[in-house]
Amino acid sequence: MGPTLVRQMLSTLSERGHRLTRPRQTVLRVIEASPEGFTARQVYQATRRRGIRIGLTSIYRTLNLLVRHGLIQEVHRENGEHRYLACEANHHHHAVCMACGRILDFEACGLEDLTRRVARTTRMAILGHRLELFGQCQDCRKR
Amino acid sequence: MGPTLVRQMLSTLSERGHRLTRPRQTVLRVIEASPEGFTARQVYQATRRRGIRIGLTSIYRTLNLLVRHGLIQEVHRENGEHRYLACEANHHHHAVCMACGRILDFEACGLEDLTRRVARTTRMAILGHRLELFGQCQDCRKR
DNA sequence: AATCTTATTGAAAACTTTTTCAATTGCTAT
DNA sequence: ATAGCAATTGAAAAAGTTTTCAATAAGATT
Repeated sequence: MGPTLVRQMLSTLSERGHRLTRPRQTVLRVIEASPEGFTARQVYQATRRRGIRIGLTSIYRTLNLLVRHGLIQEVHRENGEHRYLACEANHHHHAVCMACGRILDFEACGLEDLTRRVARTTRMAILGHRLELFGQCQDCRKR
Repeated sequence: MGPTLVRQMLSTLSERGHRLTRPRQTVLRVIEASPEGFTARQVYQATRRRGIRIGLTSIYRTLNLLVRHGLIQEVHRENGEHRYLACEANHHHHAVCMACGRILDFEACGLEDLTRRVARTTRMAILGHRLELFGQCQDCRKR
């Protein structure tokens, strides 16, 4: 991902009237180093490993802030925890096996047309999306 | 929705080796009466209004079971609570305003082609999907 | 640089969801 | 019908997330 991501997120937050506090900067640096996604707890532990002490509450608040601004995305839940992904990261979606929970990625989603159509009918500026498919993986189907 | 839904869900669970217990039957009857969706707490309160006492734990377990079998779907979270919808209910999706949280519905999603393609490449039987669009509604954009 | 205003923080409490475990109950086979 | 096995239940505990509120600190103003 690279430091571009952090700088961009910081300036987005700043432009929109949010303060660039130490906790937020630290969280962003952790996110930058997690191209495979992260949970709140993982961010918390990573900041402590860096010797910086941030309350778990602030981690959650920062993650929610980033979600509201479309900078990260909640991709799914795994054993009760939410997993997030930076939106700049390679755009992809998940196909989740409803039986065993296995997750397979896929890329093309071709939602551009739909996005434009919905933007027109709802008069909403569509900035992002989340798509998950559910089904049964090959192994689970064999039973 | 009608009583067909309950019967169908019950037989699906039974076929797949699950027991048709009293708590499960009660939860299904509540779901049947909630075409606009429901949270775990709402199901809990509805069962008590019917004079039936089921542990909240079992409500959650039943809902998770139904999700795993593709019979209901978690549509989104609102003030920290998950909201579910029976899959038989009118198929639609949500466009969520990231600023104020307002939710607008839309119908056509045209994911059939994508579904087939992903099914082929991942060798997964795709049974359902969840699609959300994120953006800014007209009112929030004015600021 | 000092002050002011107000968003943000951390700790604790509240709330939502999941896990644990002994007791119960649905189903199967007798 | 009855007995037996295993899935399911409820209560309590644990885990994850949000809210509350007083204290702090970022950024604007002077």
